Amino acid sequence: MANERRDERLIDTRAGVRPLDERRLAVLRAIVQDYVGTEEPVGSKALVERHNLGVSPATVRNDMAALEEDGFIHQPHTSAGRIPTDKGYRLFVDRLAEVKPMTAPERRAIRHFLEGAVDLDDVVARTVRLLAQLTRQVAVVQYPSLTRSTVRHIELVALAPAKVMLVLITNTGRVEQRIVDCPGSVGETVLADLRAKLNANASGRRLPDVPAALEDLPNAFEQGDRPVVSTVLATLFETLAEQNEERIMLAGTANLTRFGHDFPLTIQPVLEALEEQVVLLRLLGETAESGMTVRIGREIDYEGLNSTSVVSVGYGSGDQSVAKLGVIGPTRMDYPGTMGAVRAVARYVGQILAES
Amino acid sequence: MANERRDERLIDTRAGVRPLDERRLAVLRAIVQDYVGTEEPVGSKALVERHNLGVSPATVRNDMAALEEDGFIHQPHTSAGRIPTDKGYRLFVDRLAEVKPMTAPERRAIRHFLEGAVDLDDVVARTVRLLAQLTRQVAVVQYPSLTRSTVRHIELVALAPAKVMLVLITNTGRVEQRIVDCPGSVGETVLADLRAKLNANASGRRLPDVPAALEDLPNAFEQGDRPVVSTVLATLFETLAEQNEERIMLAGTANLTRFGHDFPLTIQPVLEALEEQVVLLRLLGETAESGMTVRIGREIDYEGLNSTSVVSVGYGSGDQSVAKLGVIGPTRMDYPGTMGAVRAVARYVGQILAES
DNA sequence: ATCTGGCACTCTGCCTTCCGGAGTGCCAAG
DNA sequence: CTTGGCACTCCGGAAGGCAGAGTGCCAGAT
Repeated sequence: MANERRDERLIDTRAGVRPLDERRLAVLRAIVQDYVGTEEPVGSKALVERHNLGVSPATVRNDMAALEEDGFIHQPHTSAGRIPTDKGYRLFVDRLAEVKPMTAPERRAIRHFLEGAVDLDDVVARTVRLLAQLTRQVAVVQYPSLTRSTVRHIELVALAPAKVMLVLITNTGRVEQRIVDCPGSVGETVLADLRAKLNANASGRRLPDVPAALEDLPNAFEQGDRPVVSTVLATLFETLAEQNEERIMLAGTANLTRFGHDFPLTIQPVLEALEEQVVLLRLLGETAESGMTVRIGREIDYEGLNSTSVVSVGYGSGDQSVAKLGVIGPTRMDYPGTMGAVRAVARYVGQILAES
Repeated sequence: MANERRDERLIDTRAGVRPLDERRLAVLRAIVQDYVGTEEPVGSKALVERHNLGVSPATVRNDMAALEEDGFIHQPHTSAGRIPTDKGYRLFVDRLAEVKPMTAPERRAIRHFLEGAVDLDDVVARTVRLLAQLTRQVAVVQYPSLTRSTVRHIELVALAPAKVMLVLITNTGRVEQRIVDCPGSVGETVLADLRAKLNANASGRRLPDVPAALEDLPNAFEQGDRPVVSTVLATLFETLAEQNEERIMLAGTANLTRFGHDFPLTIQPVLEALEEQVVLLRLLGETAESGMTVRIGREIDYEGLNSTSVVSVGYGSGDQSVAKLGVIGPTRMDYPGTMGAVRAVARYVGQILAES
């Protein structure tokens, strides 16, 4: 999706945007690349030396002035080099960068590493670590969502006369359990009956559809058993609803130390944000349904993460995505590489999930 | 160093340890307290001003010289104030500090906060957050251990002709599940039989004792069913064993930003350590069976945490502890306060677990 | 035998000053 | 439109200076 429109030579007639000719874009690209590499403002001379732009520093300076006026780059102070702005990165990502694919050995390694997983927890754990390692940034992986998945099995276990354990298993291998305190003792036959009916009506259904399908179930039981049935159902529905607060796994926080020079200030709000599951969930939630989403700096509407970028994508066991994953890093990140890693990992987790 | 032998007459004949008279200890205590508060080397004059030691700065200086010679405090450079050494903190913790109990309102708040938990996960999550908040440090909580707990129920669910789900429920409310691939299809009657026998023999038993109790179980089945039974048992034993790699929950990493001035250097190895479950588990594992354990700086035999201290304690649902929890902070921490918080939280989690 | 005030000394931390280097914007010529 | 030249700006590190805090030791007081 990177450079679909690159050669569209030029003009965007929209408001005050001047034509971005080829070279000017090349200059922006070079600035982003150099800045990402060196972490220091990049000046015209250094730029010409490191890239063969075929023009002189003076010319580059003119282009820079134009880029600055359009808000793509920015000067920390007079007579310093330039730094890309959020808008500059945005342009870079949208039109200048190619997602850098993983090499074959890398792909093999990813696949091999993920294949070693023994259960769903392990898949997620491995995925998140892998992603953190590949990108050298903070990785976030959402557990396969209950919303999108379907019921594989519902189990009821009598623990005590009036205590029943409810277990919900999804097609993605996720298991949720709840203890139900019943309003009276429950006979094994009723329990078996309920179990059978639950599975008959709910198996294979997508989780959000389950309540509707079971609504009338109490009526299929004798008057005396209805309270119990209702209680169990209530708990089940609660589980379904509650678990829409998805779980999330995190790794690579140590990579935050490579964030910047002005340390505590930058890193603290980020660490705080990372501890808030809610924030992370919202972050991932804003990922587009298909394709990779890149949000840069101020585009993220959570204050603590205003100087970071988030690259996220959905992944799934089949054709459609059941959850999201991504990485969080400084706006000054290697977008092509990061996007490549994120895409590759998402693809392979999907495969692994589909197989199991 | 010029006065090594000055107080010669005080030297205790045992290996260079001189008697630590009352005042000298008071000085050490004061140094620790001030340093913890200010984070700056503390000098004799300031010390006298802030504590009523009843003596002059000069006298304090003499005591400091002695304390330094014995390795309890240390001078970053000539003509700077003193800083406690690990050994100094150790003495402070062992002999000078009183665990500071939580106030009644604090205790109420703790209890109230923990009581809101809906399941085991939530208990642990709340505990770890609470602990991080109270101590303003990094908190670690181990899930109630399977080793110590007992089997409440074992459930088998047929998912497919040759696929069975095994669910293990413990008295602490923990649930583990595994999918078992059987070497042949499994009849519902065999499954029911197996389920019944498993529970009959294992229920109430402590997890490590379960394998022994079930060893002979295959013999109670017909020849043809034994492979299946054995497979299920194998998976069960595996689950029991594997889950001794306990799980751990973490919170408060943002508090690391308050660690010190020389940032990335200090914080990075710590962040790395915190991502290694194994390290954390070993850390908690070294907690004494009863009572609180405090490990200071170099006493921790994991390099990355050499400039931190760990305060940990066991907690349990009944009389004996089933897991550990603790906090990790800079060696320069408020030991009395931290210990008080850790102890209080452990106590209340224990109560909550016992009730549920 | 201890404590204390005094004193000379040392060291850090901070502030100021002072360049060198890198980078810029502008201009006039190619 | 591009380019070399030029004057200008500003950062960042080095060097120097200074106040403050702290020390060790000594000689006298208790």
